[in-house]
Amino acid sequence: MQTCEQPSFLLNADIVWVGEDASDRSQPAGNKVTFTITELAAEFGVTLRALRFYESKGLLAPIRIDRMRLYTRTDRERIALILKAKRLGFTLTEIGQMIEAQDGRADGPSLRLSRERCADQIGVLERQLQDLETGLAELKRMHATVSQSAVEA
Amino acid sequence: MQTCEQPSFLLNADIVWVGEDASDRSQPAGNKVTFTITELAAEFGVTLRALRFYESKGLLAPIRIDRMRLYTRTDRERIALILKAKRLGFTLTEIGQMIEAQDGRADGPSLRLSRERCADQIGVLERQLQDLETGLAELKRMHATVSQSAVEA
DNA sequence: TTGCTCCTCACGTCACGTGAGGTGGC
DNA sequence: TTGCTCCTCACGTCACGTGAGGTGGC
Repeated sequence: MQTCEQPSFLLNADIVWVGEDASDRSQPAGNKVTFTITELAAEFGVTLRALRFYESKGLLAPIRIDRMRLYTRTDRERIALILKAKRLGFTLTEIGQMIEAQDGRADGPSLRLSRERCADQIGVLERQLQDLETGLAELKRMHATVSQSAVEA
Repeated sequence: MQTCEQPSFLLNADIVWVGEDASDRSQPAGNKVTFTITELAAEFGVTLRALRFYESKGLLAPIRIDRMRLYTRTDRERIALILKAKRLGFTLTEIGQMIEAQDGRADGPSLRLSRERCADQIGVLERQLQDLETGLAELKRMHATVSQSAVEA
């Protein structure tokens, strides 16, 4: 993970970790070790199709028993990670690259994000937010106008 | 929408008009009567492909001189209307239906929207806004955390 | 046999982007 | 002939939705 010349605090200080807080862990899952696709789809509120799609994009690789998919706890954490990154506005392609860059680093269920990349993403979302707010304000203005004229009538 | 017993002011009072304010008219266009696709694309900041795509969806129908498209002032206003409705979060399909419902009513370059429909759309955008704000807050929290640890190091 | 859960194609949707290859007038 | 603007396919992208048709164990 680090070269020997670099002081470790600098390398670490510039990295944001996606998915380290357990706050969004939906269910404790008890002592279960494997999960079916239906179980995980229900738990995370996504469709079977979505999980199969993430797999086709290389983001998941559940075990196969005959033709059936069996997901481990690690797969389950991976799903949580994917969905979290999606909420942060990353595309599946980007998430795939982050997973790939992270794979084998044994950093558990989290993705590294440079401070700069994080700042860029904040910019992306802020622009989207701006556009949405503009449209919303316009709609509300229109709605207020028509409600006003309804009162006057 | 309403039975004939309803007084007409109610009919009108319950309708919002999309595209009535001239505030977003980008250019006066001088005394030009027709426009090329490149001119209008540049004026509205969209691609040629986008304007052709809107046409393929039935939202536009410019005159043809040989194979070339020639847009009138009415087409130009129609484009402004489409882009405005898009900013309000409507899909091209929805915009097409609104245009179709409006076509021939001689209400000029504007679309009717029921008060209820308007309220629904406000709800749609507010949910999107909520999701965006949640993700953005999360990203900012992460960024603040890493910047903080960089200072401490 | 019915019913349930799982599966694999494979086309559809949304709003275009992106070449490829051809045309017309200066 | 070169250069510019216009054109029409037609496939690609993004994240899935939506059947169609088949399988396996109770």
